[in-house]
Amino acid sequence: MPAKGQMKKETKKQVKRALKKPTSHKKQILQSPKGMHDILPGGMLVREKLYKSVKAIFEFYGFNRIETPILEMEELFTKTVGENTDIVEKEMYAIKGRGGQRLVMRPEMTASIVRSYLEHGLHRQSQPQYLYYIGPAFRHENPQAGRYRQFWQVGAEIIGGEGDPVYDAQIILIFYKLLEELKVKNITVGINSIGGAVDRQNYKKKLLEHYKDHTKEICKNCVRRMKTNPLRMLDCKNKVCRGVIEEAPIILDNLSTPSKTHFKGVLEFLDEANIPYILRPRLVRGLDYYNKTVFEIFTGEGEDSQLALVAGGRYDYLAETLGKRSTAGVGAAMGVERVLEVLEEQNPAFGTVRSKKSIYFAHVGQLAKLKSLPLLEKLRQANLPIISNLGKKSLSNQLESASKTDATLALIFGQKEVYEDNIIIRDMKTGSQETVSLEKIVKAVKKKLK
RNA sequence: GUGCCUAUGGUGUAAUGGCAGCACUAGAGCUUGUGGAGCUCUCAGUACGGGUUCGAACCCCGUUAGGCACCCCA
Repeated sequence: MPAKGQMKKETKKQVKRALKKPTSHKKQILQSPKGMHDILPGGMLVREKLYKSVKAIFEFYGFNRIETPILEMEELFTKTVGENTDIVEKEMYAIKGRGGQRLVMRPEMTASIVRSYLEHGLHRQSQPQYLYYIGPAFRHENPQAGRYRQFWQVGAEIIGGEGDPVYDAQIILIFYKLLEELKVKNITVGINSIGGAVDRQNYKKKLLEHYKDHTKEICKNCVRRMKTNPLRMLDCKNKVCRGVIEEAPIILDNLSTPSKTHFKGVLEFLDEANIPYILRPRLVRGLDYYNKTVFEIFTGEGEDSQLALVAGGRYDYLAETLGKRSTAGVGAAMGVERVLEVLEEQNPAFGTVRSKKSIYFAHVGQLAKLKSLPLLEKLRQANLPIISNLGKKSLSNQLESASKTDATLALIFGQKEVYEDNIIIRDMKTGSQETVSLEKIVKAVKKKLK
């Protein structure tokens, strides 16, 4: 009996499969990798617009664009960002090079820029060097809004020179002004100083002493942080830890005189430039290379849970870490997707790109089509903004496309015009038409566009 | 890495175990040389793999992707 039942089932499955087969030749459609997204033409328009503002502001302030490889030697980041940071410890994409060396996809760009600065002797040119960059970075973490595995950063670095506080202020200013120009609302700068290496060493000791007596009043993560990264206990979001944090010593009170003076200087420049900021004594940054000034820019009140749109700081020891003599440096990076997400919410008009005055080129018939390619090329060389689709057949179809693309003028080129060596210019608004000889077309069109 | 939620044409949605439908978009036509309106037609979907069932978009398992939270961070 059971054998019979099984038989029945077997045949049923077979029938089902046989029935399914004709329709089941579709496979899992290939998707982009997790946390990595295509930027479609529509999204590209918005980005280009953002980059336009970036370039205008950065270049006014003397920054020159730089681009570095997406792959770097792993060492570059373990040495600078820090071996014990999550970014390096568990979020880097690694690739085995043919020679056995480990290459990684850059998780951020500051280290690359400093590497490039040292490698190409930019320290022998005028100091400091003002550099900016736009490019993708990669971190293997679980995606969320504002956090992707491939994300774009716009960054600026001022490297070399005396490490004057004005540079810190300038970096903050350009990003502040950039966000302002993009019409991001409620921009908040949070700023702190974490001093020099010695300051931090001393401060860590004090902090640990404070925590020692309260190990039972803090969360599990902070118990772990006491060993791995005590500074991070300061920005723990767990309510349990709040009390202990509030009574903890403040790093600003524990800075050496030079660090204090530097920080005062930065604040003074910000005050004078009318850049509002909030002192955030518990702001520490996750990357090892920072010293002295650290800051973040938020939208809204800058509550703990919010993602920073821009983050940065000073890194005077980074070059030294890479084996060269110490070189002052300060910089910041902005998360492009994070800003775009904020803009979508706060300023939806940002995405709508006003169409430029344009001309739709319409052809009629095979002969005109043949003559269209060289004619279009002539119009391109005259710098006319032309849209055309030579694959379309009917004129009404083409004029329909013309109005959909908001063309102000249409050029109509058919068999008759080929023979007579002229072309029709149609005003898409009024519908009035004029026939112009091909020789005079560029002039006539330019006149109409005005 | 861990936990919770989600997945239907290109987009937005309906169908709650019983015929996968609607709107928009796109393409073609009405109009083979004149657009925006209207009408007609067309393309196109249950993410993937398995299971339960007479029968699965719907229930179960796995995978993939998306969202949220933790960790951490631009």
